[in-house]
Amino acid sequence: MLFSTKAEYGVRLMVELGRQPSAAPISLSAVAEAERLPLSYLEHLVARLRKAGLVTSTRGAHGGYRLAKPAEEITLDVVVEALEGQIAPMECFHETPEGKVLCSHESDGDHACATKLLWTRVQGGVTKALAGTTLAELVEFAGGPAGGPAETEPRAPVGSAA
Amino acid sequence: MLFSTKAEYGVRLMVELGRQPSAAPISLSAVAEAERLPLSYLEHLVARLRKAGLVTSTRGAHGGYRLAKPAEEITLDVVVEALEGQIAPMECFHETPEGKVLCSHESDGDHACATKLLWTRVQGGVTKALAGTTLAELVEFAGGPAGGPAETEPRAPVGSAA
DNA sequence: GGCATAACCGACCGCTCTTGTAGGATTTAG
DNA sequence: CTAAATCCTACAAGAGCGGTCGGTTATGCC
Repeated sequence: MLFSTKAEYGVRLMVELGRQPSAAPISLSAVAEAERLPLSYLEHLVARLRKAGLVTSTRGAHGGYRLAKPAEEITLDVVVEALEGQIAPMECFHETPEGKVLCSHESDGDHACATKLLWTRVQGGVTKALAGTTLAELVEFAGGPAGGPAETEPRAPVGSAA
Repeated sequence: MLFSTKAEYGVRLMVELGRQPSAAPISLSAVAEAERLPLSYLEHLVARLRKAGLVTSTRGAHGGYRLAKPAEEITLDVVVEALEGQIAPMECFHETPEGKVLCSHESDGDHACATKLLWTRVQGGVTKALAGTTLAELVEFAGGPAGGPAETEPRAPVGSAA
């Protein structure tokens, strides 16, 4: 499995927030019930999203969470990275701030790291898929803003990223 | 981390086999020494590769392993899948023999699975990167057939799979 | 026939990460 | 004041990872 349920649950949480038409915050328990996910676990996940600046929270009664930005401006690479930690195909892979890819086995002996070419391509494929998807797309795909499933038939062709 | 060291070690093992110019088998201990990897662990990995029909073995003295096919005909999606198990971005994702993607949350209630679009794209990105890379490319990248690193400068442009 | 080599096989083990649960502290609307 | 919510920390069962170990079988060579 490439990703754990942290990404799955967290993304669903974000989609649920994006489905809200008004700017009123939604409580976690509402999300938990809508998606049938354990509330206490969602608390951990939403904490990561908050620390990454993706959602804002208001405490106290009638409090809850909101998207920190419009869904159109949120790309999924940021979301998944906030939930799962830095996305690298392999332990030895580290991305520098400038976007360069390093491998710890780089110059450990006689010949260049044989696998670097492969993992670089995989990394590129995943990053491209994640960064090329916005939260707004997923909200749309899930049936648009809340109020019931207005349209059950898919609008965007599935797998159009291929 | 997307993949564990099983994929890393296993691919390096395959590259090492691919570097051998002659058809003579190489012992695992030779590979272990060349790549500085634990021999006993490699045994487990090579067992998976053998069961997947990627390498052949000859037992007894002067025995060892060989590629079951020329490196040009071995794509990395098969190798990685043999090592890591089926490649799916998420637990609920299952690929049918016909290549269709299923999600266990598909019709569990009111609206379509919100994350399916995302994971489908990720799946596509990874599969494309892996299936579009042959073992021969990695062997070439690692410095070609054994006998020393004939060329240190990279020949193929890194990231050309984008 | 012995012996060294090397593939094969399964059991075991410490560790970390995952997937939560539990309990409490704090903030806020009504 | 109270209920509703976020927030925070600690704990825990389970699984997978990375690796070790001991033993069995098969084979080439002297």
